Amino acid sequence: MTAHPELTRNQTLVLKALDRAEGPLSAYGILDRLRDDGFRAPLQVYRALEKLQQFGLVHRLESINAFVACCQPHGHRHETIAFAICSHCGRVDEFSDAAVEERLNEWVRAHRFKPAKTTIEISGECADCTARGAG
Amino acid sequence: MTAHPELTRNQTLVLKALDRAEGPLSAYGILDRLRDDGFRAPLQVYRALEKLQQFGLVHRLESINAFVACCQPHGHRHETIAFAICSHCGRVDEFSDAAVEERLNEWVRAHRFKPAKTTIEISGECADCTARGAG
DNA sequence: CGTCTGAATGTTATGACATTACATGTCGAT
DNA sequence: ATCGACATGTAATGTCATAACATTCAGACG
Repeated sequence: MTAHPELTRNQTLVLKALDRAEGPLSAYGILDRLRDDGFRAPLQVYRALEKLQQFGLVHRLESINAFVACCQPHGHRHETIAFAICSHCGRVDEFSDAAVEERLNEWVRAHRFKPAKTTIEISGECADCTARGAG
Repeated sequence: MTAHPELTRNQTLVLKALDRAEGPLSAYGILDRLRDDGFRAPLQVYRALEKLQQFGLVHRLESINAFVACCQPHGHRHETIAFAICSHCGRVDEFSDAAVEERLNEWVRAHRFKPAKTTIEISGECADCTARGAG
């Protein structure tokens, strides 16, 4: 389940770009960082991102149209994952909470809703930025 | 708290368009429906939407870049609201769960994160669409 | 009354994010 | 060898959102 096929060249490059960034990147941000590796078009990035998301190696942050490398590639399986996104420094914390997941599952069961993807994102200001008095 | 100033003409038109739609609309979808009312540019829509969101009359669905009229304008205050979005018929169900909110608040407190906005969206297929065997 | 001011509006242009469509390449299985 | 599945390259286009600037409207105040 946690196993996935060898990554292709493009997928590897995109994942490395996200790993190095330590923060979310937009698809076009990734593209810019991979110009020297021969990337020319957005689709090269989007296609790699699609696969990486399927493998669980990358997450998409819906609220900011950006992507991050998964911080615990094998720590959680296909659980519901929540993100805390600092709008000041861009830092993203990833966590999961069984109780939250269970409550959402209850609603879904009660309403016979067939979930495909669950998004939980908290945007705000992280402790560090608050401490140093961010604008 | 639930009171808000009189809506302007543009705000009223945008809200009515969303009410009539019974489903999420993109900003450009709203624009198209308001051509006959004199709307010409996206900004007219976005400006109205911004205010309506502040008043709590409209929600933005981050995962599909669309907007819906709030189904219970005064039922919940500024609670965390969750959405179940059917990707087949577009239906959106809005709900809130105190336990979910409490668990997220606990994480936030523990990490001294100052939340600004919380997004919870479950995309998938609603009961009706599943029943009639949607593609 | 005149005018000052803040909010809303109108308009053009541009920026940012994502996909369609089609051609080409790569590699293993038969 | 050639077939099929998948990955890739490229151009064009579609979709979502905001910047910058001019104008209009309604109320406060002398």
